[in-house]
Amino acid sequence: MQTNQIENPGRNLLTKKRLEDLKQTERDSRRKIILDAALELFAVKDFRSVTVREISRHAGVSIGTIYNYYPNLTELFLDVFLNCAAEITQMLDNISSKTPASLEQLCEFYITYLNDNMTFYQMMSHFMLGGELSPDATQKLDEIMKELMNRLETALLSVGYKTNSRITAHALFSALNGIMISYARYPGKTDKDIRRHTLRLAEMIADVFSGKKP
Amino acid sequence: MQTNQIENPGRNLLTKKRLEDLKQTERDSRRKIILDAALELFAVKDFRSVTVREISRHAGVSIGTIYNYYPNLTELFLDVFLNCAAEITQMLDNISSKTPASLEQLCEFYITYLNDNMTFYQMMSHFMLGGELSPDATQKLDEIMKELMNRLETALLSVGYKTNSRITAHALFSALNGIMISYARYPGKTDKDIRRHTLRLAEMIADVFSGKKP
Amino acid sequence: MQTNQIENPGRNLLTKKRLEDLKQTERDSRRKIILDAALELFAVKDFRSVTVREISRHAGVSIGTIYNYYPNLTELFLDVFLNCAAEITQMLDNISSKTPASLEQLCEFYITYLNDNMTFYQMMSHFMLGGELSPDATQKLDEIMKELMNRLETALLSVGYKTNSRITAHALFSALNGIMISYARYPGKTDKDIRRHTLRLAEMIADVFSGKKP
Amino acid sequence: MQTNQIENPGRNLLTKKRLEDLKQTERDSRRKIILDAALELFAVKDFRSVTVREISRHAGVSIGTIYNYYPNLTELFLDVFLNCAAEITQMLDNISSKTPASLEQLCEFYITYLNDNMTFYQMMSHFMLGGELSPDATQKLDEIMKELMNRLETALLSVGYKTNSRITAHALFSALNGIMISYARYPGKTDKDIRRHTLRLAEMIADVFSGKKP
DNA sequence: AATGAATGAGTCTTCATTCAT
DNA sequence: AATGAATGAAGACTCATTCAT
Repeated sequence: MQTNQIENPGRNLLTKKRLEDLKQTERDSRRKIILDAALELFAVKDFRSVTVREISRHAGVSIGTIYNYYPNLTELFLDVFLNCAAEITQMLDNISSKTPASLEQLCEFYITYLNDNMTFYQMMSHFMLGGELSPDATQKLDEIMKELMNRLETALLSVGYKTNSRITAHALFSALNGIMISYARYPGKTDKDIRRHTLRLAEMIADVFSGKKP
Repeated sequence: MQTNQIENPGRNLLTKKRLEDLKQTERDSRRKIILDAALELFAVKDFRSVTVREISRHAGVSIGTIYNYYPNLTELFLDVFLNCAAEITQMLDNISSKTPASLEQLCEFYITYLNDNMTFYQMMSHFMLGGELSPDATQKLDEIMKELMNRLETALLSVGYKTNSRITAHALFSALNGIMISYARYPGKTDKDIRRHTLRLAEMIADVFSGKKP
Repeated sequence: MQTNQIENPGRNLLTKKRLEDLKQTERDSRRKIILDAALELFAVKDFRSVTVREISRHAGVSIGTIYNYYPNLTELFLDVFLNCAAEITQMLDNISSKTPASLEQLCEFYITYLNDNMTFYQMMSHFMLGGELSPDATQKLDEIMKELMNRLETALLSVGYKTNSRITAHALFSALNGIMISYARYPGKTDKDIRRHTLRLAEMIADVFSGKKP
Repeated sequence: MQTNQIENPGRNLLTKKRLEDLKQTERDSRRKIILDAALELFAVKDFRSVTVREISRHAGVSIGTIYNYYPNLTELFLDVFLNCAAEITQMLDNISSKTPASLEQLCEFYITYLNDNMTFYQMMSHFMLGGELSPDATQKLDEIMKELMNRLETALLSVGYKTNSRITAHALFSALNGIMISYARYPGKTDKDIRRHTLRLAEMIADVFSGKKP
């Protein structure tokens, strides 16, 4: 190795860089594996009851490895949450990429996403209401929430809102989030029923915010 | 003694009844002590991290006594929640007892209550989204939520809503609940700021639902 | 009351005595109620897992009352055991009251009793092997065991055993007891199967001790 | 490193294998440490009253470690029992390895073992009579009991028993086990006295089963 | 970088017993 | 004598995190 470096430093630099890239790629993909494993677990059970051991087993890595990628469980949970949020903003961008989506479409999309990803909602509620977060984590959380809001505001603007667009975005975001906390656990209803009902409420809220109602 | 019983059985019965009443009263008050102690603790820290030991110490009773009144911690938590909810419905009744309150007043009241009792909100979110509840507990939860909704609908009706009052009550309830999940933890803001902002959003939602906006 | 004593001491003594008798009778019957309640519970579940509360509930008396009759749970358990043992000796006496029973009959009876009263056997095993017993309790235990042995020896004698009757009684008693510890929990067998098998073994042991085998 | 792997994968494999062996060995030895610690404790007090904390302290490991090796206390207890049983079968094999042992020798050996290892006997009684066992545990228990029986039957056969060897093995096993339940706690007797008496009974039973008596 | 055994503080819950009424 | 609420020590078990290999 050292011999090579002396003989052909240039090529070696390249190699070195490639190796580092490779390492980084490997690192990223392993991180992804862990993330996905966690997400799959959350689909099955309340994320608050998922243990490191479970995640490590499900991901096929050791417990230690998880701590090589995240300083603690909370950060892993936060990462899952952040990824979901990023996914949402991405999707929102896609929806409105060509022609601006209607408020109704936006609301419908969001509620559908929440129905499909209850964990995201649980985490939002958990982090926003309860959890002790490191300053760093707090900042990340705030940023992504702001980002989400931005998209919503943009959408609102493109839909025709002129005044108070920011505060309206806040209110709309609130109203949508509230749907799930109120009805995610409706007694004796199937998932399908809940989906229908929450979408109905989303529609109503969209209408109300569009001035169509009451 | 025996003579007395024969001579005046009525009085004895009365005494017995009084004793039982007293016992019940004592029981109720001790239960209240435990409840209040828990509530006070919840004001200081996330209710999910409060232990039986803490509650027992704070209430000045033994651990065992807690379990004399509640089969497990979850039931105690649920009782705290249920009491808060009952308090809210009571207050809502009071507000509208003479002259029907405006939608805005209603919303303002609810958000103010949530600001003052974050634990109630945390618990609502906890029980609605996650927690394993016994069938009995689930039923209690559902009932109280329905009760809350009834009051909201009543208020809505008295405010002039004619059609779709039920679903509108749902939507309004959702919208209000969402405010807190979205802004209870606004970065770098004081409690006062948050209170102002959330009230502002409540007002906006009231307006929107009243057709004053957008 | 006092006046009566002076006027008619003789009659009063009688009354007093009667009252005491009555009290004693009442006391005895309540004790019996507790005892029977415990026994019924033991028929359903391992006596080691039966709690004072369960017994008190099942007997329809308060916990305190139980402690009025027994200084602690162990003594109650011991009393149940002692009563069973007394019942056995009584039955043995009955069996051989007219014509002496054969060894086989004796063994059959004992094993049948154990099959019907596993709790007795569990307790014998518990007290003989493990439990810390008060000196008083120990003495009671020893006495009843000796009594049991006496009956067995008597039976042996009446059956024709001349020499070594005492040690033979010991050995026989041991052999019978061992049947249950070895086969009370035979894998995948029904109660009926176990009963048949243990009776078969009892028969064999009776034969062996009678010199019929091997 | 990489060069080595390419040049000599075999050696590397070997190293890897050795490492795993070492780990397994270490694991085994630690398991043994826990086991022995438990056994030592059982010699001092009733195994039912031994706590995880005591065992962990005595073994010089943490509580968590215990649960790294056993899913729960019962399994640890069962393992102790199973090891004893395995030891007994091993010893029985040794005794009869060259020349078949006499029935008397066999019985003497077994009773001596029980005198030396009362815990084994307590556990047998506990598991056979009472304890809730997992299906897996139950199976292990049944197997080892059967194994024990096999040895006894083999011994019986080698001693000359031709007919009914299986059922006779059952009866003999029962008879021996019964000795301890009946006399392990003889009032006011020293260990030595008990040992003598129980050995005397074992001898008697051996005789009886050999047809020498009565 | 990956591993996973070890750690042990901390959790909820149980239950025999007491004692004021 | 009967009651049963109060007690609190004690128990089994969990699980995020560390760290030597």
